[in-house]
Amino acid sequence: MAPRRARPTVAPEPVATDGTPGRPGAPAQGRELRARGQRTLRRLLDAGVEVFASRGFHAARVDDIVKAAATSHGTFYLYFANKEDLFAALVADVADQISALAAELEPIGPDEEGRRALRSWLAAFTELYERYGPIIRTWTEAEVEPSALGRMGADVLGQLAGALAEHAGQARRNRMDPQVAALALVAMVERLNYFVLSGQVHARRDEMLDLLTEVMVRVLFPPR
Amino acid sequence: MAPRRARPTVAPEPVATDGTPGRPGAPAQGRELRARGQRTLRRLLDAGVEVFASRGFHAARVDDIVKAAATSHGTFYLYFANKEDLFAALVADVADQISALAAELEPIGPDEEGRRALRSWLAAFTELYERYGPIIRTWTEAEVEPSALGRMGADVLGQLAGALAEHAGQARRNRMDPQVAALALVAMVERLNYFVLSGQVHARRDEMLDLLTEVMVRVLFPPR
Amino acid sequence: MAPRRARPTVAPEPVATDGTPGRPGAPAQGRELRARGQRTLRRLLDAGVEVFASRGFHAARVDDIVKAAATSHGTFYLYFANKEDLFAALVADVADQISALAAELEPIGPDEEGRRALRSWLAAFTELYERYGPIIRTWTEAEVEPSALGRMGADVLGQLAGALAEHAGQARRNRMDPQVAALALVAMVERLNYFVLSGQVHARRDEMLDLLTEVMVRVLFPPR
Amino acid sequence: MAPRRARPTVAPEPVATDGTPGRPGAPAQGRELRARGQRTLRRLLDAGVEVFASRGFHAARVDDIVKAAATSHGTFYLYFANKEDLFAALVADVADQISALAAELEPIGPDEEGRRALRSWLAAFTELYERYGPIIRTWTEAEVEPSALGRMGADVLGQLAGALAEHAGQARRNRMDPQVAALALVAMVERLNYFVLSGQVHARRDEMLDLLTEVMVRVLFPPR
DNA sequence: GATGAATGAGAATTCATTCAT
DNA sequence: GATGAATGAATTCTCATTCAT
Repeated sequence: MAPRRARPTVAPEPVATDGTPGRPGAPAQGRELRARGQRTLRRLLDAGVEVFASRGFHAARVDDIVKAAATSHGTFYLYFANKEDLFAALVADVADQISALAAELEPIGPDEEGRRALRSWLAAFTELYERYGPIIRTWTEAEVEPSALGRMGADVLGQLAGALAEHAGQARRNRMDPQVAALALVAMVERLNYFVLSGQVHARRDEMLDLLTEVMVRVLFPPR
Repeated sequence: MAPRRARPTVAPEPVATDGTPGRPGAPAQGRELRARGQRTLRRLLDAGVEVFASRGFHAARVDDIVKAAATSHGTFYLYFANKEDLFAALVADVADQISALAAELEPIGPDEEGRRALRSWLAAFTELYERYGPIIRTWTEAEVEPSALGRMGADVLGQLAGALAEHAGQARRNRMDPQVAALALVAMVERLNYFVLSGQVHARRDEMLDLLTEVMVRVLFPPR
Repeated sequence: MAPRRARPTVAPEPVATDGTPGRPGAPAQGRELRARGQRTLRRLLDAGVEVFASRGFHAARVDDIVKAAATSHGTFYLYFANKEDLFAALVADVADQISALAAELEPIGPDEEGRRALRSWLAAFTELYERYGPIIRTWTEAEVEPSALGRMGADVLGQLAGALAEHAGQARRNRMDPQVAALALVAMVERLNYFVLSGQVHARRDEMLDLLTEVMVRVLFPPR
Repeated sequence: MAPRRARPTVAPEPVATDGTPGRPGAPAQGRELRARGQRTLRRLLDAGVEVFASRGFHAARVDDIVKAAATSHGTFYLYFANKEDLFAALVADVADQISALAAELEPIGPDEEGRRALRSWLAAFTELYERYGPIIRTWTEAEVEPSALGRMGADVLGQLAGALAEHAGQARRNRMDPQVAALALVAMVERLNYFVLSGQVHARRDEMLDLLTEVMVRVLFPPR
């Protein structure tokens, strides 16, 4: 896997300097940030990930974010209309990265080669999840009533599932709807990552990757 | 099934009116509840499920719950010490039911019989999930920092996974840690139920059950 | 003049207990206030008049109102959605009273009788203005961009002018549009009341009434 | 007309660039302004009129003004100590022009000549009002507690009334205090201009002028 | 047993003003 | 001379919890 950009820090492109005329309520975000502004924006985005991660969306206070970013309330609202707006920015960011990940998946088969491709793809997902997991999970945060954001979450996982279904055609044999099967697998991957990351399950990262690879192979390419 | 603790339990049995001294902070709960009180308590519990379902724990307001239960704030605090207390009551309820579910699982194998047992167990889970899914999900609500409640969530799914691992000994072959593998499967089951229930995936319930059964069999009992 | 209700205090009817299903955002206002609630509501309305009077709409803080009503922030929002909502309630109240005033005007002519009727009508207006003047003025508060509220102000003064034009038919002689002339007079009455009330002009109330009567007679019934 | 104070004046004359030491708090204003500075100052003053007009003093944000003037916050404070300072500058400007207007009033009598003088004076007022009306009205902005600014408003209208009372001695007959009567008329003139300008009353400008002239003549010079 | 009303601490948001470049 | 960025005090608003009847 070859991430298109450095992952550890939020890439500026998708969030900050897109050409959009400045969505309503994100005052300073439409235009032309100088170096200082860029840095502040970055700090806020990073702080957002961090705080949403540790407290979840609802429990996160703007005050926490602002403190984590070592800036002031006023400044926060210079960049984002409100907490949700910041969250949306992060979501957009993750969505981009997940799309990229989906695009990176190569055709996989039951052979050693396919197994290797699959595992490294899962590793990429895990890496992404380490940074953005909380955001991804929060998407889904307990809302059956689908909000715009909530929907994105499913969409995005759906995208991954789509890529998977497409690249593993053989799963089609048997009575499983490949799309749904793929989604089940993606859901499993996401959850297991979560359990491992949060320490609720004790497993090393490579153990987890091996396991997931094995499970997916068994499901997608049953021996007969 | 035998509830492990004396607590008001929701469905399907009637609310328990034991004489327990009343845990601290749940004022009216220790008392003997007459018919009227019974009904009010039930209404509040049901309202809790409903509201936590649609808004999640943090976003749920006591006001919402009270409205849904067609009662007053004052009354709410007659039955529960606070919002979290209500949630805990529901959680305990679910935990009980899930324990029962775990206990119900029979030994399963790769044959037709095991497949049938597995499927009907999954059906039981789905049924339970239809009512309590939101509570289950809210456990997990976007927090890496593990809160007491959050932990319960994992515990309970862990219990299911434990039962599964135990009753499907054959999975032990190959390099998979059976406990982790079982957890991955349980996680998958939970998530897929969620996606289907929330309408984010379009699949009929029996389709879903077939698929999950198939996946689990493939994972637990790979042909060779 | 015979005011339909006691003026010095806000009449409960138009504001509080109308049959409207509870306009959005005025939580507790839709329904059935008990004695205590009634009193609190009344205190808030009175406080509103007082504070809007002394500081104007924009400069008035909810905090001021709440202090004047000797209650808490929380309580304020139990009765009104926000500051504007309270203001609107007062406006509706005044609008009612002004309509009543307009309806009370009797036919007036150039004779002693008409002069007396006119003067006592002006006295009624002054009395009303003493309580509600600030609200009336704030309506107009510097907004050329007509808001819903702003419009009401003109409407209401227009109503008075309409009544006046109608009851003083003779003004029609000469080139004056009676409606516009009447409005000019009403505007004058309002402003002079304001100047006198605010102490910017030193005149006794009866002097002012005499003067206004005289001016109106001269304008409406010029000797030939 | 002769400005009473050295202050940047808006229209119609060019901005004054006197060397006055600069009143406290208006940083850049004491300095000699070059062409660029001149233009910026003008833009800010114009923007002030515009924004105060549409939103009133309190609701006007420095941000609005700065945007309307197509400049930055920093620049604003280069020219004015604060929002009130800008307002005061505009007020001073209007005060000057109104003083001039007061001075321009010729002796008027009940004859055709006086009527013509009066009407053209009213026309001059209307013209002034078209530009500065909002400022004039904002003076009065809903406060009974007289602020420094609020007082100026009355002063200035009082000045007009004074001039009027002085130049129309005949009003003295009858029981009317000429000063108060004159103020009532001025108040009427101001308000009617407002209603017409804001479109709340539909009348052409010349109709309004005719009407006001007629009313004033009737009041000031009753036939007997 | 129930409820309407009140409370106040806590969180979000705004905006005049200052600062560094 | 100008400006983008930052600031924080002042406000509004929410909501869990308590109280009096």
